[in-house]
Amino acid sequence: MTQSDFELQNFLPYLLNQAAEISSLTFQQFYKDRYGMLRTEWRVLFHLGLYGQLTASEIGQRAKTHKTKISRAVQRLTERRFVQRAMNSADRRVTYLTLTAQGQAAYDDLRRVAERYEQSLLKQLEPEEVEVLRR
Amino acid sequence: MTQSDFELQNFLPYLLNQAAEISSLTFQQFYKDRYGMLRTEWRVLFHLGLYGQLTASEIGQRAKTHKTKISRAVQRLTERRFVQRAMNSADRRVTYLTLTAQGQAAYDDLRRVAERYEQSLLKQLEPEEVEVLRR
DNA sequence: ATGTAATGGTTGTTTTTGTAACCAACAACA
DNA sequence: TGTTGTTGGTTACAAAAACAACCATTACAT
Repeated sequence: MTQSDFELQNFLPYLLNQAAEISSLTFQQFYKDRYGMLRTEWRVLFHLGLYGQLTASEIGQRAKTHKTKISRAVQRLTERRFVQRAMNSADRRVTYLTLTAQGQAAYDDLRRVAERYEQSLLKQLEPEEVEVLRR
Repeated sequence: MTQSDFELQNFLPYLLNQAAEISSLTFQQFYKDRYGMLRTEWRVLFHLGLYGQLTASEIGQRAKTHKTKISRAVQRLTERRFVQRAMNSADRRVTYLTLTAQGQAAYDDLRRVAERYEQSLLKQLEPEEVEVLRR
């Protein structure tokens, strides 16, 4: 790329941002409209749905999300009875998190939506491209 | 993709978000540390640097950014003398925006940084992949 | 001309996020 | 034991984003 043909549309961080925004916005409608969740909240929900019992900091590590965001997402999810906390008597700093029945139902529902949406996106792409995105 | 091997790491919106976050964060350091700019601000700066005189709503359209964000970014950039406004006597609602000398210098500088950063990212990817991202 | 809608842009208010400080529980070690 | 450091997590406050209401100006129809 030379000086003169630099294009914002080709600048990777910008491009990725736009792609991310568009694709998240579509999916956001579902978890927001159906369950009033925010992005971090569905991420937490999905982590618990996929991997079962986890602590807040484990979710933080996996999702590469700051602990305050996790803490707040968990708080909201707990208030709304999607998630429940369980103390660990061996180490009382830790709280294990699991989905409630309601949380599991929401997860199952949103996961189906996610899979359908994923399919519709993949139809527009080639398999190698997806591979590439995962560097 | 079957029910059982759904993976969050493969879910496109999630994946794109993470890629976008990482790459913007890296680039953010430059415009933030050197010029105290926010994301929308460097976007405005880049649009003006690349395409010359534009109105706020033109930038909004091109950058797919809400007009209030543009308005506030322009306000900050104007205060800090990166951008200047020029009235249009034919339609007094419109204000044309251009870079000041200082704004141009900041743009030139950041553009060099962007190009270098772009190069370093591209080294990790194949050309076809980039093509793909642009669907 | 004149009422109504549309456009360009700004301002105000509420949500979210980011950052730092903080607290309680545990660990390590003198 | 006590003192220092770490870890898991929450809370407080500042910065930024989202959303809606709002002006002023222009366009359009009657």
